[in-house]
Amino acid sequence: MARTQGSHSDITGPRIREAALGLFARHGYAAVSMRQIAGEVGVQAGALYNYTPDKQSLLFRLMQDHMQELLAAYEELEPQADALGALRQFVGFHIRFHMQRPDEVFIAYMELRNLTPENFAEIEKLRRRYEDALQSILLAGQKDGLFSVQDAKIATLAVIAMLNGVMTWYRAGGRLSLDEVEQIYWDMVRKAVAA
Amino acid sequence: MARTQGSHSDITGPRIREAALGLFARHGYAAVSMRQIAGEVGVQAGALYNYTPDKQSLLFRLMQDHMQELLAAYEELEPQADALGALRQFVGFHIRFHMQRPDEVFIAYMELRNLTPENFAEIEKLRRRYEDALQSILLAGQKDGLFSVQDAKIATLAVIAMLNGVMTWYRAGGRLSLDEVEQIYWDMVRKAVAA
DNA sequence: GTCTATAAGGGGATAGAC
DNA sequence: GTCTATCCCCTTATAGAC
Repeated sequence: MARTQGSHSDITGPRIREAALGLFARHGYAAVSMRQIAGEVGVQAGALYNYTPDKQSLLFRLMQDHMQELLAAYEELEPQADALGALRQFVGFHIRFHMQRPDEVFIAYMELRNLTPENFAEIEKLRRRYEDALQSILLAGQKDGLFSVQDAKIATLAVIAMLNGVMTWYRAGGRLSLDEVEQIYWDMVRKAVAA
Repeated sequence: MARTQGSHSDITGPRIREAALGLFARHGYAAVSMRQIAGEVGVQAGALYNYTPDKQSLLFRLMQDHMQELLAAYEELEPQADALGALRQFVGFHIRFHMQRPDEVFIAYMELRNLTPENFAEIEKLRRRYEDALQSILLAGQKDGLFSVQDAKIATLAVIAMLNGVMTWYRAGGRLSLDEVEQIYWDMVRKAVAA
């Protein structure tokens, strides 16, 4: 794996982000050194600085890209006729999108405290936008008499917390298929906010 | 703050654990140095090793004590007549117990990956015992026709994940009292597992 | 664009004086 | 029980050769 010389600007950048993603997710940002990342990529540590100004930017960019992809993917979903359909769509989307990106998800909520204050604020803004999408669904359903939640903000956070729990235990090839998981969680979410 | 000489074996030990607890929770285990901990306590780094064989044991002991206190406190609750009462009691207990120990809770689920494999297994065993308590309630209620969950194990994890979400946003003195929070979450949990 | 070499500093943990 | 001093290794980031 250990390379010697040569120019690979087009592929080294993505490989650095890939390596950083996996290592940060496995060991934590603070516990991973630039040498480790370089080692995985097959370059020397100094070469990393052709692609990132510093370690912090590497983390921030991973988190920012993840949140922007999440929002973009969500905004491309088909509009739903009613709040019940929209909620079901949200549950399915959330589970499936996050299940495909376990490392990004893990980093996005474990490494918030390792962001500089400015970077933290930026990520929080994106996270808030996603939460607001769910809150809008709950409020619309409440208005139409489909849902009954005492506090839309708390219900939003409760639903997302519940769904995020999937990532801590689900493993592909386990006892349950993704369809079954989605169905089980949808059943609980639906009942939890039901009128 | 900076002390010079003297013997304080009876108070230094607890102060070290206290300092480590706060620092680990705020900055993360990997990002905190033994020198920082010593600085907060007011001793030199070398003195810490009279109380802990190494940094890892400091983390493990904090997590182990927390889990053992959680289990002991839960086991002292009054027995309930039916599963509905037991579930309500669990929800109230979980929220209130964890709300009083935000740092311990944060560490207990953020720093699992920084434990050695042996220590990790030990903490997991304790966590499993706590989850089993909730799962027993759900299974009993299912049998009595009070609850309807498709999968008791998943429902257990879903409920705990939802409740743990409280710790990420609740601040004393905020918009809602602890009673209100407990009531709102109880309402959602009750409905989510209802028959 | 990558390398080697290095600056400047912090890390965990230990030894021996007091 | 705590201190000072130290070992030895690792850290992020930069400089300059190729």
